Amino acid sequence: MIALVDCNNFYASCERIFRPDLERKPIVVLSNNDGCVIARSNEAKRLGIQMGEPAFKKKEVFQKNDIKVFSTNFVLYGDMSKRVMSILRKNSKDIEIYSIDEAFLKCYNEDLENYAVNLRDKVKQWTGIPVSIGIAKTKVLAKIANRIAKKYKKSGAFVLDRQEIIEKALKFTYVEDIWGIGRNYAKTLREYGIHTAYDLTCIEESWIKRKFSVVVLKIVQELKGINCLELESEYKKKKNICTSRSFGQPISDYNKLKEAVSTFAVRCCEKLRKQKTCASEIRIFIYTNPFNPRQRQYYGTRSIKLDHATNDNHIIIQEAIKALKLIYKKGYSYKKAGVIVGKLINDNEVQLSLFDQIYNREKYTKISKTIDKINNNMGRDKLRIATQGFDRNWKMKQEQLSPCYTTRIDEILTVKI
DNA sequence: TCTGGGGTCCTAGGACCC
DNA sequence: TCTGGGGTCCTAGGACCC
Repeated sequence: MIALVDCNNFYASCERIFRPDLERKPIVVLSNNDGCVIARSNEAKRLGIQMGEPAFKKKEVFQKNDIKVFSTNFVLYGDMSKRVMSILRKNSKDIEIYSIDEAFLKCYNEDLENYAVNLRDKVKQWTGIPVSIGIAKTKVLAKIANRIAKKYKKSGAFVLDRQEIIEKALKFTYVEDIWGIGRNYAKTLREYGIHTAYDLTCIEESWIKRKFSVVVLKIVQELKGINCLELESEYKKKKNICTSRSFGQPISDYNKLKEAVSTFAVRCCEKLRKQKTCASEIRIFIYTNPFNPRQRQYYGTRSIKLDHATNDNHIIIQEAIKALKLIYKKGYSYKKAGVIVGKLINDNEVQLSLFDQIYNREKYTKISKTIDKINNNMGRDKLRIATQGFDRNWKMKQEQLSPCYTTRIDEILTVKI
C-alpha cells in the first residue's frame, strides 16, 4: 500500500510553530513581493480568504479580522521540510519526496490505521508540524484518501482498503478534486456528464485516451486500483532550471535590468553546479506589468544556444547579457525578468568543441568551485561578479518577514522567563 | 481520374502539479 | 499603488530521411 503524507497548511504551520501566541488565530503567508496569498491557516480559510488572492485586495479583511500576515520565508520552510522528511525516511525506505510538503511512502504494516496515526503523532511531536495521511493501493487513490483524512477525520488518517469504502469515496469525490485533473479537463468532463471520480471509472478507456491523453487514462486506471504511477524514490536531476523575480519597483533602466539578469544567471549556475549539470541553452525574458492596463505592454524573450555546455558564472552572464541587449526596449517599465537554462547534461559528459574560443576552461571551473565554497561559508553573493551590482534597489518587497529561527544563530528563538 | 509507406527529431503550446 | 516562482509531461505539426 502507498501512504501519502501531506503537511497541513504547511507554510502557515511553519510560522505558527515559533509563534505559539498565534495558536487558533488566522494566519496567511504571502508570495514573493508580498503579492498573493499562498498559504492559509484553517481559521483564515474559514474567513473566506482564497488561495492566490492578491494581498492588496484583502488588506481591509486582514485588518478587520486581525489576520496575522507573513512574508514568505523559504529558508525556514525548506529547513522544516527537511526535518519532516527525515522522520518519514526513518519510517520507510521506499519514499518519494514529491514536494516541499508531501511524500509518498510504501507501507507494509498490518494495521495501517494505527501505523498512520502513530506516524502523524511522531511528526507532530518532533517538529510541531501537523500532517494528514491517506493510505491506498495507488498514488491517485492515496491522494483521495489524504483529502478525506485532512477534511473529515479527526485522527488525520484515512485508509482506503475495502472495495465498498473505495466506491463510496469515489462517488464522494468530484472530478476537479482528482489529482491530475485540472480546471480545463474538469470542465470538459462535466460537459460530458462525468461529475465524480466514480463516473470516470465507468467510462470506456479508449474514449478517455482519444478525448484527452494517456495521462488522463493512467489516472483513471489508478482510480480503479491499477498501478500506473510508480514510486520514484531516486533523486531526479532537473531538466530545466529557472530563476525569475518580479521587482519591488518596476525598472526602466537598462543597467539595473542588467544587474538583475546577471544575478538570476548566477543563481541558475549555482543550481546547475549543485546538481552537477551544465546547460547547452539559455533563455531570458523580461516583461511589463500585465495587470496594468494603462501601461504599454511588452514581452521580450530570447534564447541562445551554447556550442559548449557550461555552468560557469562568467560565461552564462555574458550570454544572458547578450540576449538582454537584443530584447531590451527603451521606454517600457519592466516588472519581471528571468533566466532559464535548459538542455542540461551531466557535467562529466560535456561534448568538447574543436573550435572552442575559451582556453583553459578548467581554470573557470576552479574559480566557480572556490566562489561556491566561500559563499557557502560567508553568505550568498559575498563574492560576486561586478555586473551583479551593489545597491540592489530592484529587490523584492518583504515587509512581514519572520526570523530564520532554525538556520541563523542570531535569529534563534528567545524565551522570556 | 489516379500520387506510398515507413521512420526520426524538434518545437510550440497546452495541460497539469506544488 | 499593490497581482509568485518554480517544475513536468504529452501532442500535433513541420521538417527532414530512405
